[in-house]
Amino acid sequence: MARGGLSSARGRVRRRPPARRQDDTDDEIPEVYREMLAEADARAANQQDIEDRPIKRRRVGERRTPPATPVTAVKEAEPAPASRKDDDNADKQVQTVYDLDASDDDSDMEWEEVEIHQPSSAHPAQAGDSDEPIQITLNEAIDKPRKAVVARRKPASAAEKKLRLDIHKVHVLCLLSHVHLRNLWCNDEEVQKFLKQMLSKQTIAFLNPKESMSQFTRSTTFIDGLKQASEAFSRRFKETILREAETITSKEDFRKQAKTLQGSRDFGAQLFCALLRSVSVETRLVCSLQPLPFSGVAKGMTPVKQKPEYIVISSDDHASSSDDVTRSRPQTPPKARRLGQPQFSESIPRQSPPSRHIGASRNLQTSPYPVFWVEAFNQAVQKWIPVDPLVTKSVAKASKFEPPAGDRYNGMSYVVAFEEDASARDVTQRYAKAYNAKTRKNRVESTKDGENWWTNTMKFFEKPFMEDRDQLEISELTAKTAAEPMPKNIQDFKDHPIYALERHLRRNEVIHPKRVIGHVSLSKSGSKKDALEPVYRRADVHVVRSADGWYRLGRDIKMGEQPLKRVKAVATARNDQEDRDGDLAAETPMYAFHQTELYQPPPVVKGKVPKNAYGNLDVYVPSMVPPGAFHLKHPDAARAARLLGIDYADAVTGFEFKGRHGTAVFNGIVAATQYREALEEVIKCIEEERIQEELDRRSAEALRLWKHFLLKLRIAEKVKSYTIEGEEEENQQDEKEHEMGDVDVAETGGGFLPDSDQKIAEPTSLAQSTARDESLTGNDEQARVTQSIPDSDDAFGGGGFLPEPVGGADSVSSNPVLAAGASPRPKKTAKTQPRYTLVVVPNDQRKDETAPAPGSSVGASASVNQQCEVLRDQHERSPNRVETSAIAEGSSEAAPIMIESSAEGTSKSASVEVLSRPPSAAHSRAQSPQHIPSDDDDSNLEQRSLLSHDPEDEDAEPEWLLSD
DNA sequence: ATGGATCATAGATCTTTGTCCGCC
DNA sequence: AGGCGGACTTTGATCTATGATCCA
Repeated sequence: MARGGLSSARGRVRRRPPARRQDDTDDEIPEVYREMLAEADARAANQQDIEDRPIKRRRVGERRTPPATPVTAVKEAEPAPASRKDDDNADKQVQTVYDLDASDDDSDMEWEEVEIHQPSSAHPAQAGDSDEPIQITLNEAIDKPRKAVVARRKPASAAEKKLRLDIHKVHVLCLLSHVHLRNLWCNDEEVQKFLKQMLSKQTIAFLNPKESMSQFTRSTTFIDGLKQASEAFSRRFKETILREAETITSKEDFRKQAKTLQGSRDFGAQLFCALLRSVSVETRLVCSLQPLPFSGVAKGMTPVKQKPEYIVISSDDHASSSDDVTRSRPQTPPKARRLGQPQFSESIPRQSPPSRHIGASRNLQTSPYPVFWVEAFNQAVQKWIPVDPLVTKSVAKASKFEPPAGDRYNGMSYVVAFEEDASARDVTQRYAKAYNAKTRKNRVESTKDGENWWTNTMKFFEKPFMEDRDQLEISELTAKTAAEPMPKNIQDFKDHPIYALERHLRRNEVIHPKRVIGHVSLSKSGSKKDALEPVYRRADVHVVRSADGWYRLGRDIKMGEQPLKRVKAVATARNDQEDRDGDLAAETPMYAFHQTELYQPPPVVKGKVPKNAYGNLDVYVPSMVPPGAFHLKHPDAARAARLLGIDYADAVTGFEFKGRHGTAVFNGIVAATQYREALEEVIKCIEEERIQEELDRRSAEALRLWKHFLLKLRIAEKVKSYTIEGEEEENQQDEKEHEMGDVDVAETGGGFLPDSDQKIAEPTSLAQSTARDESLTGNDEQARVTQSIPDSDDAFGGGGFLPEPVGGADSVSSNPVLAAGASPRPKKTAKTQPRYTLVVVPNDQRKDETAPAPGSSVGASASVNQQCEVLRDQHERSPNRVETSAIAEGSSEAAPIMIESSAEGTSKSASVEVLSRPPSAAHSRAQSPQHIPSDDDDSNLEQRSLLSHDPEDEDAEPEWLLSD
């Protein structure tokens, strides 16, 4: 085994790729090809692994030469083993290993795993020459690599676990549905009529014993009848073991197949069910579902074998010769069809080579336990009797149905019995010998909320009315489970519903009182060491919490209660300090529920709410509200209380953990009960006020936009009149320039705005302003103005102003002045047309100040009601915003967009109404004296707006520079 | 050969009322 | 100069479940 490290390392390097691909031989492969191979492999699978490997190998080889220090020795050791393994093992084996691995990681691991052995063997060889000390170092080194290298299946991630569980559930549902269907087919009269022929009259008579007989006789007679029927059926039915899935997809198929009296065991059991039903025996079709497991790795997973007989979607396909099929497409296709096969790994296809070996012997691989059987109702004793005519050939022997844990092809986790009326019951407990200890752990009930899921699932198959015998059966099953013997090994105690061991207790669990109800021996025979571990009742296991923990649930430790348990305190910064100080806070006393009582908060005295050290009040649960107080969960509650001068406390309802700090979560206030109405009234007023403010703000905004629109229209008209006189050529040129020359247009827009402030209403003033612009900026400006007009028309003509602001303005500003002044600006900044908006802004401010209330135009009023509702919604949704912050946010984000779209939404017809208004507004503006400051504002605004536009509008920047 | 002991790892759980810096 | 607001940390220790290995 031990080889020269160098040679082995090389060999390994070269052989590695071959191991992956059968085609490659062991001969030396030039590095070029090696790399190519690596690339090819990388494409197919995990790149990283492959790339890493070559590097590793080379490195190893290089280091190989120098004598082994402990470290190098380790590294050397790694490669060597792999090579050795390749040499020693047949290619197939290597491949098999890879195939078995679910992922490339695994394969990588495997490879390294091989190395593990190598170091031990290789090093001794080297070390043997030198000294023992060297050997020692080797051993140390070996241990380390081993840990790092050992191939270990990584625990399933949370997502994979969930996926597995989901698959499991879906599979269970599918299987249930399948059995349900087959059960219905068993009621088919034609099939029953055909099958009935095989029973002698005597058997039929046995199966229907006369009432006159004694109960005992009736029972035994009935069972005899079952035996006869079972015998007769197994004589006539020919069980065929086929590997391909059964293709019975309809009742017709079922009938046809029934008349051949051959098929899979499953099908046979179904026919037997139909047979018994044909002679008026109440018969259940019973199936032990074989779903994919949701946890663990199926034991039988590695050597993939199929057991067609057990797949519920089943096995017989008489149409195609199963053998041929199997040969032609060995493993994969059947796998896909085998719903019962426990395969989670994606590497299933890879497993085909190994499974081939097994394939030969597979014919013999059938579980000696059935998946389908029947239960016949014994009227005499009111019990269901299991009958399996084909596999176990048993009658009334429930214990014969559960396969041992080692059975790779049959696992019993859900046994469901379907009755003639299509109802079904979970009868697993009748057949499982260790339901609590083992079976249950394979069922969804052992998962979170799994019991509900299963209950709800089976509810679908429940009978509408339970009969006495149903109750009887249920209690019988329950009793059987309750009588289940105590487990004999430790692991079966884990999560056992009846028994508990101290070692399995969680941190926050305690056994109290400590009543020992049995012992389990640790050593197998128990004779030698005689180590016995006490067993307790699960019912005596209590969940314990610290006093603080109970407080957060609104409970208090009763006076004089002693902790049932002490746990090591969690190390927090604070605790650390305490520890340093005095080593005392190392343990936290824990109490059980029964040691606690409902927390009684100190009452309100004279309207004063008690507060904690932080000046607020803990209200983790409703019961923590002090007597005489109430919890008002409104974001404005604190403000209302302050307005009223009422004593209150902020309510802390929980904590949220951001970063490393837990911060209190406030939700409303706690105040004395007598102030409830007053507070609510104030809050109502605050809300209404806020809504009204928002409405005012919106109508002001609408007016502003209309005014803006109107102004533009007039400008457009004016300019058009100019263009008529001018040459058309210029216009055309302008149009060409238009696409590129937006900057200039904006400039002009800015230019004539100040004028518009003063004399909006009058066309002449517009004309003057434009004229002035021309004079200021030059002749070109005129043409540019004309260009700008179409733009404005597009924007405003397309949509209406009102709709958008309604939906868009999320944040409501309570202060009208602030709202009017601050919010419009940002909106404009975000706008796509900064030029015009910039000009108009100052006007808006003035307008808001001067004529806000009367300003509500006819057109705007229509939408007011809608706005109200919207506003209320918004309030409720975002209650926590402070007024100022609300303004800022609203202005910067949502508002601008809304405005723009609104502009597009309104129809031009609406402008008619507005047209009457502008003059008054214009007057008011004209009167306003704030001319100069407004200019400053304008420039600021312009900057901002343009800046904000920069990313979108390339032209904006030059424009801004010019305007500045 | 089974099950217990042990180890490694990933996910879950418990944590449970901040501080600093810059700006106005 | 003081107060305010925003940015910044995104813990991290411990428990629990699971899987693999080793050993009796």
